[in-house]
Amino acid sequence: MGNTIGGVGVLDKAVDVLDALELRSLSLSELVVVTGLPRATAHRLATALERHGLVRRDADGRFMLGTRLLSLGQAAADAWPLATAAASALAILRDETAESVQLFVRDGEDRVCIAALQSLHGLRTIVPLGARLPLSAGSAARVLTSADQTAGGWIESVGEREAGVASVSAPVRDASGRVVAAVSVSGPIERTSRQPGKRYGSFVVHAAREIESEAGLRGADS
Amino acid sequence: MGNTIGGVGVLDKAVDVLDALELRSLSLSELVVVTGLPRATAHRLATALERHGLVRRDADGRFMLGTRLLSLGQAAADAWPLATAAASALAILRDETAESVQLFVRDGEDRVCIAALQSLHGLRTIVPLGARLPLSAGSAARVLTSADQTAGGWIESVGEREAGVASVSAPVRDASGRVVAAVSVSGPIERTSRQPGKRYGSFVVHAAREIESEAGLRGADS
DNA sequence: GTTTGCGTCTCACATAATGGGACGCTAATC
DNA sequence: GATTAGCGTCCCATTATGTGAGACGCAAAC
Repeated sequence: MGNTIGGVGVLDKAVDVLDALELRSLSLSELVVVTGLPRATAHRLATALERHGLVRRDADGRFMLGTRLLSLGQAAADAWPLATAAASALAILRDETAESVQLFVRDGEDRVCIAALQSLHGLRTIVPLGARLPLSAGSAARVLTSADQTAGGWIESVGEREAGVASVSAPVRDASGRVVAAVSVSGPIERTSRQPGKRYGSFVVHAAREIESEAGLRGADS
Repeated sequence: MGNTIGGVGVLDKAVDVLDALELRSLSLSELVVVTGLPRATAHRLATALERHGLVRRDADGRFMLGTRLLSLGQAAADAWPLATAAASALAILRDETAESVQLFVRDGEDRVCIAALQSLHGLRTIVPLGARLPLSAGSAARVLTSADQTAGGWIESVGEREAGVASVSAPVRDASGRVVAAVSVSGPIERTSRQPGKRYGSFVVHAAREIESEAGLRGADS
């Protein structure tokens, strides 16, 4: 025994601590409440994580995520060559559409946002980097789950994953035609209209092509 | 016993695994070699980390850093309000100077890069996000360690931390005058000249002021 | 002075991590 | 087709390891 998903081993508890600190900085006592761990245990784990730089403490002694996670996060992003290859194409797409744009990949039974740029409008960012979203809703989800081509090369969804939000996505394929990622544009229905595909479809598809060639997925040798 | 810095406990070993994967993806056997852990242990730890999304595996089963680290890294960055507040000022500074720019803070006995933008020139990025650098060399290090004002408000260093690299840094101070961060511009000596302060000093200082007001460190009430 | 809440540390206990070795598999090699 | 080599995975007796109630020191609040 020791693989209950909830957190039995040291490692599980340590991750619980990191999870707790992901939202906001926490004093030891708060950490105890949030994680449900005994004080001594929470303290031991938090200080152990601190030794590794995964956790740091501010001047008041409150625990927060450490700097080590910056470089690890950076390295994790680099592990997806797609994310870096897509950077410029996403920037262009964001400028063309003036809406938030994202790049999603499958990861297990979810999809994960591995690159994102926010809309230039005042409205808050819709999908943060690293977010895990379901494979059951949203245009990007359907792009990642259906292997077939679609009319125009894009898929749209309106208010599907989240009320008031519409999105258009296009598949990024490798040399053998497999879908490896989905580029998306998403924004409030008021701005995107109820047929976002008509407005943004061609831009999204073009961005997908751009990412493919930038990442060397199509025909390049280097 | 159990707090030897080298890695005795589960947690220490788990971090060793993450460290090993930071550079490149690794097969189990490679992971065993790099970490020095027994096969069974390395496997158990890697799969445990995988359950938490800190590690993932590609199609061939090779281990690599997981998507969970993307969001944790993002959250760690958000834990420094300075980093987000500095974003626009850094972008402007980068455009003004056309060189790589960074924001450093003290963290323990080191300094850490909590925000960075690369030079527009072809040359590779000099300081990656999350990098830990010594407090003993470089203009940013001297800004962070000396509490006093300097002539012009900036400090320069030429080939100090790394051969061929020159940099100019200015302190970012809070309301009480304490140095909380250092903004830097750095690039190859050939481009920056041997008196980088003359060329970039005023830009860097201006960026520091900008960051202070953006972060609400100066006179704001919120 | 007393109380309350905080972070820290200890230590006897037993739970949870350990790792040598077995297993099943695929891909070279003979 | 048999053999070897190398891989990822899993078992399970052993014990090293993490555990957590409680004690401690300290500061601020009463």
